[in-house]
Amino acid sequence: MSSDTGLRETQRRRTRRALLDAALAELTDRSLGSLGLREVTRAAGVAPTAFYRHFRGMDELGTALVEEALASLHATVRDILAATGDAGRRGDAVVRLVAELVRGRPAHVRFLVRERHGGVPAVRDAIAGHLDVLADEVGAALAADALSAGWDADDVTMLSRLLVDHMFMTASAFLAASLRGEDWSAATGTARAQLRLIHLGRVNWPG
Amino acid sequence: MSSDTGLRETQRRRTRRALLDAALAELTDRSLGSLGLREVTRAAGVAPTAFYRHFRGMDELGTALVEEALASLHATVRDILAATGDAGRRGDAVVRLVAELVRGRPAHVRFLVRERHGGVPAVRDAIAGHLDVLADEVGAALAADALSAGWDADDVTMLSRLLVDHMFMTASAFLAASLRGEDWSAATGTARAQLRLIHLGRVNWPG
DNA sequence: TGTACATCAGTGAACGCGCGTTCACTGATGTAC
DNA sequence: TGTACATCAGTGAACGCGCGTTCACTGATGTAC
Repeated sequence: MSSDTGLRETQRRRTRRALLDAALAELTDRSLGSLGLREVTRAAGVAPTAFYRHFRGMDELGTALVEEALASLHATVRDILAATGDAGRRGDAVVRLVAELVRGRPAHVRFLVRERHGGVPAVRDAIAGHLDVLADEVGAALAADALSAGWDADDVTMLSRLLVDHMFMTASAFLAASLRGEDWSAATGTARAQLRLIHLGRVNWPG
Repeated sequence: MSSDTGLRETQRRRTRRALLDAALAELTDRSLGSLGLREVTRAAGVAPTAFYRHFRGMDELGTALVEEALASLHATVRDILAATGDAGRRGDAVVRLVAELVRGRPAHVRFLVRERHGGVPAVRDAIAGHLDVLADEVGAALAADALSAGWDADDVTMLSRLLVDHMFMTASAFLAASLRGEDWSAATGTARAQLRLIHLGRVNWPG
């Protein structure tokens, strides 16, 4: 039978990883739509034809990257939802976790931020679908909170959408700070203050 | 002397417009980085070489589109800042103006949303620079408001950044709704509620 | 107004190049007995 | 354990194609007098 740890399977996985990593590296300052199959295989050190042993085309490599990137993001969101402490201070934990995510997987995060509104429909749609799920999970967690007593479903949805979008704003701000050679203290302060303000709005809702 | 309304100049302008419009049309579901010079000239109905009479390359066409798109955006922001009414209801006016902008120039707005984090550094930087200016203007208007008494500069900045980013979120939501064939009432309601919540946070700042 | 000359937006042929995809192949790994 | 055969990840040559850019050109428009 074919073992998961056979030499052949190991080598196959290694090549696939090399292709994904080469693509991520090339995508530092370009978009997926402008990245060619031959560029990826050249950077990965394999023949162009080897690409087809792993992906049908660049779209499929793109959606594979989406799955990887969103696995990280999903883990981060789960950590956020599990975070304890009073709701007012939870914002600081969110910012810290987003910072860890960006520090740990900058290329994946940049890929998500860029391709979320990018030029490859299949990838855009894959990201949008996952973000809908994430927003729903955030919404469910919010609805379970005492602060949401009396909120109708639409209002919970609008808040969870705002929070998920704010995660992206924050991640993008960290990436921009890195690019400028700044440390992240200013971006951290801004993101925390914004979440505190949103929290204040929540506490006083609906005014 | 060369008149601004000479036949030659008129024809020159017409061709330039055709190139910009052709590019915008092609960019409906792709990104600038993947768009070729020949594709643009083909769609514009001119020879490839005519392109060079107007732009040094695709980067320059891209930054020209940024200027156009941001002229619209700038006008919208000025209208927003000039909007009267109590601060609580001003959010509704903001959402209405963004909706008008997206309805009036959908291709330009989509271009901005896509290329803001896109794969062409020159264009990305041009957009970022303009947004910094816009955020400063919004910040100046906020600071002049009685609600900001006692706010320090950093807090005004973090709020104006949040509001500018929220404009983009709203514009993107309208575009997504159009793509799905929905009307804009749900997106409008969400955007308004989010702005109301942010306003509530502002009124109660710093808690 | 008419004439002679200058300008310059747009043309069309040509170039070298890298692209995505196909195909038959090689040779190491895996399987059956 | 050894042998014969099957699998299949990666190869290398070949293809037709569209790309960006160059160049000398054309002919309508603009200018000087």
